[in-house]
Amino acid sequence: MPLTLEEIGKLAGVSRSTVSRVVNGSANVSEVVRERVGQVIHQTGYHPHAAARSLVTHRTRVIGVVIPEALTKLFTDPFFPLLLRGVTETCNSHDYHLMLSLFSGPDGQFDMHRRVIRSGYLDGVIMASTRLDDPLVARLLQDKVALVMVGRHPDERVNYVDTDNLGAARMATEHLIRLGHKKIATLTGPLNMLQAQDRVAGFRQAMDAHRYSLPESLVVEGDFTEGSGYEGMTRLLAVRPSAVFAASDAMAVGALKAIRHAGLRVPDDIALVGFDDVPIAEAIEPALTTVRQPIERLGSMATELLLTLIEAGSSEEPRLVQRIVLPAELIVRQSCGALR
Amino acid sequence: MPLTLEEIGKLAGVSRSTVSRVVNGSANVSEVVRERVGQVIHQTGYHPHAAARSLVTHRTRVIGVVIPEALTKLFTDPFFPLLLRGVTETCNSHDYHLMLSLFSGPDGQFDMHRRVIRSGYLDGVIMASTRLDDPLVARLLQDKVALVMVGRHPDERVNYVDTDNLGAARMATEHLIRLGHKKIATLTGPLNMLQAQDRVAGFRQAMDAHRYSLPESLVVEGDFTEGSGYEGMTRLLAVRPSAVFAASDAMAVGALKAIRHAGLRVPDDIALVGFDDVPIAEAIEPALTTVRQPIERLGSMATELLLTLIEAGSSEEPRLVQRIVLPAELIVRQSCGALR
DNA sequence: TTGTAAGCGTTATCAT
DNA sequence: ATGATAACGCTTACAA
Repeated sequence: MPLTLEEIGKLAGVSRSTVSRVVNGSANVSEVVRERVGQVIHQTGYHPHAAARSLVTHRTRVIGVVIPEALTKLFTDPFFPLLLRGVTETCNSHDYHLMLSLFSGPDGQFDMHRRVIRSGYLDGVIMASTRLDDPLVARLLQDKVALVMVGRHPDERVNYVDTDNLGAARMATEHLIRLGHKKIATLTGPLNMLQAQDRVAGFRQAMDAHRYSLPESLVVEGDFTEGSGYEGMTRLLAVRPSAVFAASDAMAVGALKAIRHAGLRVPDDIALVGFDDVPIAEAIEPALTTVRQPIERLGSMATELLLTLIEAGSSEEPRLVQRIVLPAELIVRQSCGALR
Repeated sequence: MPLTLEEIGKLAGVSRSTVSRVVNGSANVSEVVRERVGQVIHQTGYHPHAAARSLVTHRTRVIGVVIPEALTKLFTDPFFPLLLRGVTETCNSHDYHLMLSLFSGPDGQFDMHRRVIRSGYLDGVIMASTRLDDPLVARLLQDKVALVMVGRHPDERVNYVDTDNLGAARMATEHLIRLGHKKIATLTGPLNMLQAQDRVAGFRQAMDAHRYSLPESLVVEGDFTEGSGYEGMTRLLAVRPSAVFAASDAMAVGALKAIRHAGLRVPDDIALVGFDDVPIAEAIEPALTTVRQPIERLGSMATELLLTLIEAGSSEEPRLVQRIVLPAELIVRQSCGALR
């Protein structure tokens, strides 16, 4: 049913190669022929067949977004949709397409790798919220698939885009310091995650810079969840900090509850700053001061970078690894006490 | 670099046709040959090239999920990720792949149609949160693309899966009635949307069934946003209902604020029920009684249905249209006053 | 500038 | 049961 180059050629009175040239904007076509063929293409609504094309070009104009969706967090958090929006926007404007792979468990991974990568569906891959030791990373690297990660990765061969977690945490902490707090605690994420590490590191930097003492009792490890925030804060209550920097909004919410159960108020007794700016942050009482990542831009920059890699990929030069780190934004609301 | 059937054949001492038969599980292969070829395939890690395959089979094993992302709602709401999760799960288990198209505006639509559908990338399409008069629906129908919509659509040719919005709204309203409320109001969504229509209809059914009077002053149209909930509730305050059914959680949150600004309390003075069960519903004080849709199942059922259509598509029988309606769940929390 | 023809990696038809 | 061989729709030398 769909038309082929051959048929368009017949209609326009030229060979299929000429039509192909017109379609691909080759220079070697006379103006008059280009015009005539263009007409026919337009009238018939011809569109080249992707599979046939990529069979010979070895390019699909499709990139993959791979997310190990074990993390339920993804489904209560706008991270995932925003990232995808950034990716699709860039894809759309570059005439690329997006294949989405969510999978759970290593089987899923293995499968996905075989089916999607090896079958030649994709020109490149964006991986997000990947665990550090994810075996898929190694495999993709080995396959020499064009790869960009969202969230930094220690392997020196990986290209990535990331939020400046360290800078953001420093900024949040300094905000608290500027408000006059001296005894500031932090609820960290799971320290086997780079994001969590970076956020404590930023916190420490700020404290160090101001020569504030930081006994280890002020640093409590959580796992980004509300429950761990509640527990962590309960422990923290023993040393009674005047302010707390939580490495996620969920933990901040947990902390808030713990503080209230102890009969104390936020921000009057204890100031609170979160991280993520999930919708809940604005909805709760008091509204949460927090850090907002440029998630959508992360997505579009990752894509931009990936497309560059893909397009450069043909040339065999040892392409250099690129890393892009974007600043985050401090959203000041009530919980830090700045807006009294 | 990647291996071909031919090369596998050479290694196994058979022709490429035989290898193809093994790969596709054809019956006409002797056990011994199947074994030998299987070995080689396994050792070499051979995987068929998708483009070459679909060039001849006219099938890609890729389906598209199309979402007109104008709706910012999608990015503060877990609807989108949950739906996608349902879709990918089913895709994964059926060895299909998912291409995601988000676009804004009619240009994007037109483009997407040309590039993705016409180029033969997809075997079928799932459309979600589409406007009633979306021209893309007509076009897809006309192209005879296998299509399933998430959210019902009036065109008699479209297959869809949907939440039983009507039944859910009736259930929510009856819950309020059961709690003894007589003067119950509703904040509706924009009435040019089917969901919104269905939800008022369910509300009306419940009221009718109990022969409650329903002056039009108790029905206020909003647009699903918090702002419209606030305004709507403010107007409602004049007639002082004892309970309100809001057609979205966002509107319920707006209503809550309006009620508080008027110096009244929820649920003591006015009981409140929302719709959607967004994360905020559980986080606010009082926690919101609301309706939860089986979003993930919607996604997987839509996919299941689509794959059926695709696989049946070869046979030319006039395939019958299918519609699946799933029940929603009432999540009882504090705002309705049932848990005192 | 244009056309001819080879080939991309499969599947499918037809012999054998 | 297996192997040639012809498509599938396109790009791309190479010829003209």
